[in-house]
Amino acid sequence: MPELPEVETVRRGLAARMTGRRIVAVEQRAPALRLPFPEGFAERLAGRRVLGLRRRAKYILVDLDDGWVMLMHLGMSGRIVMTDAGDAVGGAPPAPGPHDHLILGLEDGLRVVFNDARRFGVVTLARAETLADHPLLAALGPEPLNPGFDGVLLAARLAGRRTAIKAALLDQRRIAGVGNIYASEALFRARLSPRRKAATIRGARADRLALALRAVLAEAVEAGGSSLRDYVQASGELGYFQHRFAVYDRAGAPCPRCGAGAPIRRIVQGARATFFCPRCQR
DNA sequence: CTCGTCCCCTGGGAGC
DNA sequence: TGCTCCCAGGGGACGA
Repeated sequence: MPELPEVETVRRGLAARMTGRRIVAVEQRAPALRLPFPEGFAERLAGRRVLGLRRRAKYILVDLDDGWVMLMHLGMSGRIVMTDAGDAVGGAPPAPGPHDHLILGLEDGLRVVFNDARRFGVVTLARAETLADHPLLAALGPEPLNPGFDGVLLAARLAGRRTAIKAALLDQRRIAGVGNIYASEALFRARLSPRRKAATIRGARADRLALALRAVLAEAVEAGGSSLRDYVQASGELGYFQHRFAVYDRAGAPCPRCGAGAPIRRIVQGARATFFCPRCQR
């Protein structure tokens, strides 16, 4: 499911309710997702207070009061949804769903459920003081929404790459947080062909792409992300940025920039679908 | 190193 | 209605 905007939306929703609260119950209902849960995971988490929630790339980082951090990645189909004790029917908590792999009970009856049908997600623990060196985080590229992200930085990250720019944008070691939807959308906004060699994105082209990435990601965060199949916000509400896609999943539709004469095309790059306008993206 | 391909897994929709 | 096939917001293990 989730790229940077969806993960950031979930993080915000969780932070508003979890920050400062103690985790009083932990129910781990699967031995592993894409990676095994850590040894003694439920016991290590129970009783901890949540200091705050951060995001790095597509990871949600939950800072705990014992110097550990819970890392959560949603993979393709993961979702994290909160419910209140007040939502329960007859006072009993709802029965777990078939893919509810982790259920946290917090003070005041807040329940946080991690659900992931395909189990491509990850939940693990890391030490706070060495967080940046954790194997899942160490190689990640810069955050496109951070203040220093501009065309110069983007060009430096793409220098020497002979692969197509679309594939390079999906490589989390180059730039963090961009996924299949927003790569196509940003390239459309920057009027750049997804097939262009990554190393040719410098100068004015890099400026355009850096701005396009920041704009589309920020707008999608504002819209609460894009709900296609699995994704919902932590509150259970849908995102609505999918109504503003210019090209993603719009093969055959007229290009919103150059009109009915140039339909959006779908091609496959690196076994993943890419959408673009062959007329106005060069 | 870097690049492309395949695979992990389940569910939903299209087509027959 | 029911089957088969294809596809899906990610990412990592391979082999060339």
